[in-house]
Amino acid sequence: MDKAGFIAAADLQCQRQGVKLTALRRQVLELVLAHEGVVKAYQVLADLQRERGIAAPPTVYRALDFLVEAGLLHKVDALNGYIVCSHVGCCHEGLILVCTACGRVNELEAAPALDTLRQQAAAQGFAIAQQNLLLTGLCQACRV
Amino acid sequence: MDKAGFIAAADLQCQRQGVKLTALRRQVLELVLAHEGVVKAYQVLADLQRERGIAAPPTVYRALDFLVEAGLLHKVDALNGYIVCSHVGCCHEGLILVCTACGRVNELEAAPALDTLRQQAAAQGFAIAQQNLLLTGLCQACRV
DNA sequence: TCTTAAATGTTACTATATAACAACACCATT
DNA sequence: AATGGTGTTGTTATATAGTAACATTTAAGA
Repeated sequence: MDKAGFIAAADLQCQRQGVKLTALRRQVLELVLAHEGVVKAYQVLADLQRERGIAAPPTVYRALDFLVEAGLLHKVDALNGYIVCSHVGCCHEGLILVCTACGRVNELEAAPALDTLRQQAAAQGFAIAQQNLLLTGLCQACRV
Repeated sequence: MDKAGFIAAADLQCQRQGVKLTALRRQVLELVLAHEGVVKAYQVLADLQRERGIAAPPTVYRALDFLVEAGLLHKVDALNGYIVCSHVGCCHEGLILVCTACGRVNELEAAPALDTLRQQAAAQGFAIAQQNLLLTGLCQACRV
């Protein structure tokens, strides 16, 4: 999906959820989209400062939190970063493959795999929450 | 496994790997064992300072890194913390269930699930590295 | 004993994230 | 239009997490 298409889909999704994709949030989303792969909060902050002259960490973190909450971005804990959700509006649980060499990501559908894991965990009395599954490795290009 | 038993197993495992479980590393391991569930590096640092009067962050991080490397602890990225490996010496890939309510963890065998995921990823040309699978949810006690 | 590699100590710093409160914008009702 | 509530953004300060670089000590072998 191209960037304009993604923004349009994001708009729609926010409308459906009854939340507002404000100018600031849209700008942050565009900054994330401008990168390939994983983006760091402080990278976004620097970009935002270039575009608007001044911005503080909470500004960026609030926008990123909102976008994650809205299902437009995923947080990649292992890398302290964020990636664009490549399945906006369709799936809610992703299997996110992060290449440790180039940082690019590849998002697959994880629901089937998670269902299995959910059963396995349920056998121990543990209720797995809705979430993304993050795995690291090497992408085709970086394996050589 | 009780704490003494774990330390003994840790000793053995380090010997087999040809690495040294020094006094400092053992002390850090004991401090982690003294907690239930997820422990933070700076919590260990504070504990260490209580016991030895003075210690700096690198001291703790180096010991924790060593223990993770040796397979005695797992790092829980999502929580910036560490947990004791509950399968020392047997499995190398764990399915780690973290209760978001109480912080306690439950570690299962993840190899079968990861094999499936590995195949799914391989179909996209992506080679998943060896790793633990971390999932959050609610444990039996916290579900009520 | 001497040498060397690994481990630890120490200082300083960088990176990541949040708390707390102030100011503002929107919009719903009066 | 004025009022008041809610959500958003701005601002300052600080908390938390992690590492770089180099000095010193320890342990194991030549």
